[in-house]
Amino acid sequence: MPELPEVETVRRGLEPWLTGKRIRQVEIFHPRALREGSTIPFDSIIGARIERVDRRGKFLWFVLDRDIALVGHLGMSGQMLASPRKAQPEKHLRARIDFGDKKREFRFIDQRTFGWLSVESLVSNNYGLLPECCSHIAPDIFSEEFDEREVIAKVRGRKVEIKKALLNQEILSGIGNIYADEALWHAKIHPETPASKLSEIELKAIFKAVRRVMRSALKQGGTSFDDLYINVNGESGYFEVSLRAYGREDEPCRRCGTFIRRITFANRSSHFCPKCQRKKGVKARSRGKSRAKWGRKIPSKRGAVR
DNA sequence: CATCGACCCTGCGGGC
DNA sequence: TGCCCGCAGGGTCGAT
Repeated sequence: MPELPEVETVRRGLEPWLTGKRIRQVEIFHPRALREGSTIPFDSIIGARIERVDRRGKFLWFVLDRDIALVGHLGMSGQMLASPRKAQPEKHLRARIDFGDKKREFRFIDQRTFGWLSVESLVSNNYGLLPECCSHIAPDIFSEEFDEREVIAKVRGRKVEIKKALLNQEILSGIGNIYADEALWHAKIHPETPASKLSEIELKAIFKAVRRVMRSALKQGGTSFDDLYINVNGESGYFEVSLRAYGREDEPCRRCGTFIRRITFANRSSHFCPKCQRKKGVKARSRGKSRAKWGRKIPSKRGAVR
């Protein structure tokens, strides 16, 4: 559920609260709350001091005063809260960490259990140290490591649709279903356009749109549709009102009034304006109204198949 | 190596 | 009312 702006909102909430504090006690209430495959015992972080909170794409972690990190991923429904210690345990409370704050404790809540916490060893790259479980994740678009030329070349070398490439966290990270649809709407690119058919100019426009949409979402505390995404204080973000494509099926495009369409591919919904976002490489078919009379006598390839 | 589909979960709303 | 279906913001894995 949460994408880069939501995870960054959580990171910004956690960092000032927890930097300088020490981990006193940890409790895990659900087996899936710990990442499967992590080998370091969870309680080996007890006594560690938090130096800062880092993030790469949708992964975030506590940098500790030792050579391991406490990593978290929110999955589809995860929340990290600074809860009053005496507050009733939430229904989906999966883990609790005592950071030595007299009033508040860290709570990890996750309805669908796709999120997790994990203690990880560190690996180094040219820029610094990364927890092992996210060392395969590419830099996100706001990272110093992000090299736009390189990423553009990578995207153009793929033979998948542009939206799939944008969702691939090993090409660039942080983009999920909402911001992919939003950025493609702003850049006027059809989500199923083959990545290899896009020009450098178009890809630059897409990345510009990604930055714009994510910055704007971040300013508004992220996107919340319900109580599943909230910041560390339990408050919702307001970006939902700014959405132009995502979740707007059958509602008018804010640019041209055409109804937004929803299609599914790769088991996910894509929302786009069929007029503003034409598939590249497909012959223009409606420059003039008269063309409508001409076309469509011969079934399109797609029609012929079925 | 790149790509695809299945899978991991819980809960919600709509149609019947 | 209850049941079944499709749907939901993510990532990993094995097969091809």
